[in-house]
Amino acid sequence: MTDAGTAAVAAGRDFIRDIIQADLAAKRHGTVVTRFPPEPNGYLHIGHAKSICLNFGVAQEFGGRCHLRFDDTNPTKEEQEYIDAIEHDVRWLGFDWGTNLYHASDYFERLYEWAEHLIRGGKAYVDDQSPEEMRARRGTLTEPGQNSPWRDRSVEENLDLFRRMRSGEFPNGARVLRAKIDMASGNINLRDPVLYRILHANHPRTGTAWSIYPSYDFAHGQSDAIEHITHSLCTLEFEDHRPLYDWFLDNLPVPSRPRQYEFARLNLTYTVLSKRVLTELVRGGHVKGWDDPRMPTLAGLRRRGVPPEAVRDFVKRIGVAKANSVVDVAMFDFSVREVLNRSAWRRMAVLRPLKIVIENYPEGQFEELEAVNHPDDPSAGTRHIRFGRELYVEREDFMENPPKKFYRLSPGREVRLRYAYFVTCREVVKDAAGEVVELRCSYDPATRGGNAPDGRKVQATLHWVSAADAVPAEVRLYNQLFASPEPNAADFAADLNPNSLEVLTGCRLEPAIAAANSGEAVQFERQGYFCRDPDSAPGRLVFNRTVGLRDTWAKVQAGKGG
RNA sequence: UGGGGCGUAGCCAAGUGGUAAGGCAGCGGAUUUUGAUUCCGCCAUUCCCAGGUUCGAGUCCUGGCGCCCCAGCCA
Repeated sequence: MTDAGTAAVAAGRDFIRDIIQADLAAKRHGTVVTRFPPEPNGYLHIGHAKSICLNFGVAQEFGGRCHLRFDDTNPTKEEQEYIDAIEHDVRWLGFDWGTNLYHASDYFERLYEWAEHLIRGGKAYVDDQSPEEMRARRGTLTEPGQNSPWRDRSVEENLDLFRRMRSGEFPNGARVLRAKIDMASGNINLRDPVLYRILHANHPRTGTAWSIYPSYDFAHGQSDAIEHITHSLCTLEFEDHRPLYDWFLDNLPVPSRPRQYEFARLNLTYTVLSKRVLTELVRGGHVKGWDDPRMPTLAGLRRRGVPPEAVRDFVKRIGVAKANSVVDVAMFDFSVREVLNRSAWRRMAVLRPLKIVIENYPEGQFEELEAVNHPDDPSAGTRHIRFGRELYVEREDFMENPPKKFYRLSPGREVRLRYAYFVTCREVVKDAAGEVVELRCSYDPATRGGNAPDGRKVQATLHWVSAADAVPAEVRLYNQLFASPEPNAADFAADLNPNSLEVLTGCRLEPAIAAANSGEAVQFERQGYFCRDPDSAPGRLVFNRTVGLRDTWAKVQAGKGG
């Protein structure tokens, strides 16, 4: 990263940090306590990364702590698989909650007691209306609602009914516990919100101990209060819930007084970050799983070779504000390249091989050439690659009739083979169909290592692999899963990009590449960053492209200069 | 006059009455054994619009306009 870049990113101030800093300065809190509160109903995606980096980030910066709390109040949607995946992904991103791992379900008993507290205070009641009846009386956005006919039951009756709800006496949907607030409120969340519903379901943690479950609104603020959270950071859509969040804290004997602040969730071009859609992509078989490299999930990004540092860098760059926005995915790609460029080791590989024969290089002879692992980092060391008479170069590095700005190989033209020699194309061999199948070349023995003693220059340097040593591999090129910059989440299938995955077989890689660790990206020179797929069968070499290199030749071809 | 938010460049985003940071993208140019990287330079006379206050307004006031969220026993 450049100094300027570092400074800009490190400067990272935003309204959330300003609030916290002011609170600390005013001594409103001893230490800052935040929390990341996912519902375990799916895998974490890059949108969650924004929240994770924010919550854990401010805790770190201000010397506080951040809790990981599972908001597991709806057992019909939650699974242990998701709980495990979330913990794994948060760790992978680089954050540690220490011993502060909690679950809303840890507080079910206390929440229940608080519900009775409200009932005793005449602030909650059991409603026998059906969901349809409740909806009919809720009013609309512009008209007030009507009170439930059950709104004025006695404390005793409410208590009795609520206890029987808990004991499992009633079927799902028969009754709910509601707060008695204001059916005429302009804020619909205050029109007697549901506190508890009957759910005969198996909870991943509490099993069948409960047949009633608290709603998000009744659980969230109180859980924050129990954990002494000071700053409860959530996304904009909860802004309307804040009065309710505060209402519970005002009306319950809670041990602390957290404050909720809202920020805009992340949107990315060519990407859908809706858990509903992601779930459908997996269930509908549109992708191979939650960790499919095309998925915007942390698991998908990891499998694709995106380093966690790149995700953190990206989140730092996009900032935190309240304006709805759609971040260009090019910004994410930049962060990935930024990190990978300075960390990924370089290797040579040809994705679409074209054989070349060096006619003046003795048959059966080979020699070892030295190549650096990283051009900007001598400590990365070097490796040896074998050069011989028969090699492969990239098909697209040769053009029989080169256009004006094409600098690479063409008949009669001399180019450099990286770390090796200058070679000149002498003859083009074609098959019966007229396809180029082989190039006959000559090399200049005086240019060993890649420099000509007479000082002559070449316009291009090609990557190559030795035909005798090259390792065959399969390479997967991933494009955006969605063809549209702002895919329609309602009808996502229509926007699915049919070319989101291209599988290349017959690729040839230099032998050192086989040693690449799964999950760690390397740079295939001139082709981009690739990561050995951790899920490929043993003995089968499969690489996923993490992200490509910037390509000015592509721009030239597209007629955009260069 | 249902309630709650938000409008600064193609995209993010600082800015809190003193004369528009930074990043991404883009465009020039230098270096280059990756058409990569790196490096230099350019890129908002104007902040949704219109009035007003002020010596001075992106910032304050008034009035408009536009966009987003809310009518789950989801979170």
